[in-house]
Amino acid sequence: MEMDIDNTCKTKGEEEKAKPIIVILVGAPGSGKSTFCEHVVRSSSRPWVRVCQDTINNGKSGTKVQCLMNAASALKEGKSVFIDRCNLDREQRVDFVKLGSPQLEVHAVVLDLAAKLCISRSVKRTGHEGNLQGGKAAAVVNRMLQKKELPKLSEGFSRITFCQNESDVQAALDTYIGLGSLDTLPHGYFGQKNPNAKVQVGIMKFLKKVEAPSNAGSSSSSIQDAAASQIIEEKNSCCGGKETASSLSHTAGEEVKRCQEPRVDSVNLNGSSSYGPILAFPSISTADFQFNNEKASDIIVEKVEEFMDKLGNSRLVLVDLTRGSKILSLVRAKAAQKNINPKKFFTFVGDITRLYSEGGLRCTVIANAANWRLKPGGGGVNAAIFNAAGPGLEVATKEQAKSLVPGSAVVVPLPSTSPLCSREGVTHVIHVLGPNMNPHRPNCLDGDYVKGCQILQKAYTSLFEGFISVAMSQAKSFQGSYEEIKSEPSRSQDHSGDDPRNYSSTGDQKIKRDGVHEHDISKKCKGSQNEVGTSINSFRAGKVNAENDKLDASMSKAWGSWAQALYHIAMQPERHRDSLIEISDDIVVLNDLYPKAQKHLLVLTRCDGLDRLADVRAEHLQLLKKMHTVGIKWAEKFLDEDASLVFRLGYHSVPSMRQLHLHLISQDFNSKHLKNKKHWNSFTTAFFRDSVDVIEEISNQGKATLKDNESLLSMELRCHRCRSAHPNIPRLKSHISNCRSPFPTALLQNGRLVPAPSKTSNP
DNA sequence: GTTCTAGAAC
DNA sequence: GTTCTAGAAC
Repeated sequence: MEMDIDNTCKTKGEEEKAKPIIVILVGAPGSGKSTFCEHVVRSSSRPWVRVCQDTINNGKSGTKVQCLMNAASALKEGKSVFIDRCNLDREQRVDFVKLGSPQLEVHAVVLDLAAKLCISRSVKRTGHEGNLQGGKAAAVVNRMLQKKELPKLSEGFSRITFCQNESDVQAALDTYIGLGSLDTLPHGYFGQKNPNAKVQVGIMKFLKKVEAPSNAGSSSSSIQDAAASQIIEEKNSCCGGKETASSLSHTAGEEVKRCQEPRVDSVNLNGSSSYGPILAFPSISTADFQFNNEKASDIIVEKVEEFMDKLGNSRLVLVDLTRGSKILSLVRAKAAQKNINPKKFFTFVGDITRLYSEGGLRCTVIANAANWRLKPGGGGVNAAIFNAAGPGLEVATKEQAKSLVPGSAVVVPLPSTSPLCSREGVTHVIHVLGPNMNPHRPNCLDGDYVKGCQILQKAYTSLFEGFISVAMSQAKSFQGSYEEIKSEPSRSQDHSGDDPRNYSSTGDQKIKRDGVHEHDISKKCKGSQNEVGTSINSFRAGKVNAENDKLDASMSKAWGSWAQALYHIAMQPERHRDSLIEISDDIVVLNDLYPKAQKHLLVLTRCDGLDRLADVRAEHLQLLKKMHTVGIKWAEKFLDEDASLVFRLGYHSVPSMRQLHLHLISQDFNSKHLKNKKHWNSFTTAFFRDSVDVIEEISNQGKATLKDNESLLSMELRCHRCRSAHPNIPRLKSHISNCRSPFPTALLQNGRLVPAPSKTSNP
């Protein structure tokens, strides 16, 4: 059997069969219905008939019955029809909707323009057939709009386009003008949310998340683009048309309020973040001092766990310059095992001296893996931090301590003139000296890991205690700053001396204290209490916190115990032999435990530390290609057994399960395990990254594009073939079980979809 | 990722 | 009353 997945390959029965459309225009007098029809009738290649009640009686106004009869006969001739009358309430529309049939689509185009505009047009017009002129016009338009009932899909429409401004109208015009005899348009609501929230809860939720309102109007118009851009249209029109909507009706007014909520939400989102200062620290002793990674990672996680409760709203981030760093992946895995709160402790790949400017991560305190002399130079982190901080750091360090013993740390306030402060927002550097296992460096422990571990534990304790002492003062200031943001977004400039934001004026003031922190002398951590006011420029703006929260979600996610299953399989496939259908050196293949379609496999990499798409870089290109090839091989095997299947291969932008895995999923989505919106949207929206696209992005840009998970996963439910919207999962499932529309054009390109090979004419 | 369930939607 | 969703717990 040959699959019908291409517009150009219709089966015999469907061939060349035009499907007429009846478009019911909805709009007050003066809204531009007649103009709309005239434009389309004049310019479209499809045969259109305009049925206008105002002129149907030999140029004079007629009756609804006459309109119905004229429309029916035009449709019978295979022509498409515009119903040009106000059709403002359901009762007025119902008989026209009844003209529809399986061979006939019923659309509505709602010209929901500002009442003022309709009235002024009606008043001005002289030649309009409706003869609604002069002063009466305002009263009539107003009265009609009182009764307005926006059309719903449930009335029997397959497509409803809302136009709330001129650019919406133009877009709708372009769409219908460009609609050839054999073309069809995607189903669903376009240009505005469903006027009755009961029908599509998903859309309302989705629209609530829309960010800045835009008055640009919808620009999408081409038929090809229509499906892909409908979400954009909905976003734009929801908020873009608010003025006209509110002036038109009560219902519309209510929707406008909802559209404005996202602004409030975004403020809350920023403000509600209760996180304070962040300490970025490198792994101590594991580089130049050659401390064992396994042991070091145990100690890091153990110490982080110990300090979790003492951190308050502060956070810790372990930083390493290299992706795929052994220490990072060990720490990540161990922290996840211990269920350490990933919002409070996470790992980050980047240059510790450029965390904000290059990584978008604001860390007010950074740790330095120092040498015992507290001197610049050497290599690694120490050299990098002294270089980046400029000479001020050396001076400031000298004021605090002359040297360090292994296991201790010293807190150094960074002069505001330091580029690390001005560019990165760093207020303090904490030098830490760990144990040395390198015979070419001073104080080598000569393999004595008992002592080494003790010293490393001390070093982290000293570091974290030092940080907490700084954080306490910063958090205080941050709290003030946060309150301010919450209560008064447009802050005044007049602030007193203890305002945390006056960093440059107070930041240089030295706080005399014994800055050396040692494990068993925690009382020495009190000194920086005086430092209120030295930090904070990094916590002024809620935006920064929002950015960090975003980072948390995408970069530092710790995997719950339930999310480790694939990782365990990848690491020890022999233990899971029963559930695997293919094992090789670098890949295993298994059936998804909860398949979301008739066929649903996972192609899993065995590479340790490659947890998700965000971790994938150019060096993984060959692996990705191999995974793709293996996926294709299985698809072909299944297609051999059942040629009616169609497959898609891809990755979830943000997976729930750890260990990079490629989904191979048949597009029937016929599965009892497909139960909710997240399931559906994770395979049918841009959240699903096609394997071919990922491979292309990695080879061109070295990394994959991830699509925003939250809004995509909570999007309204749309058929993956015809893009029609459905109110809930059962209704969607019932639709997709019957929908045979061709897949969207984008999916048909570049091998994103894998159908059975089409039969050739060869015997 | 799933399961469970309160409560919203119908 | 039943159906369905969404959030918490695991």
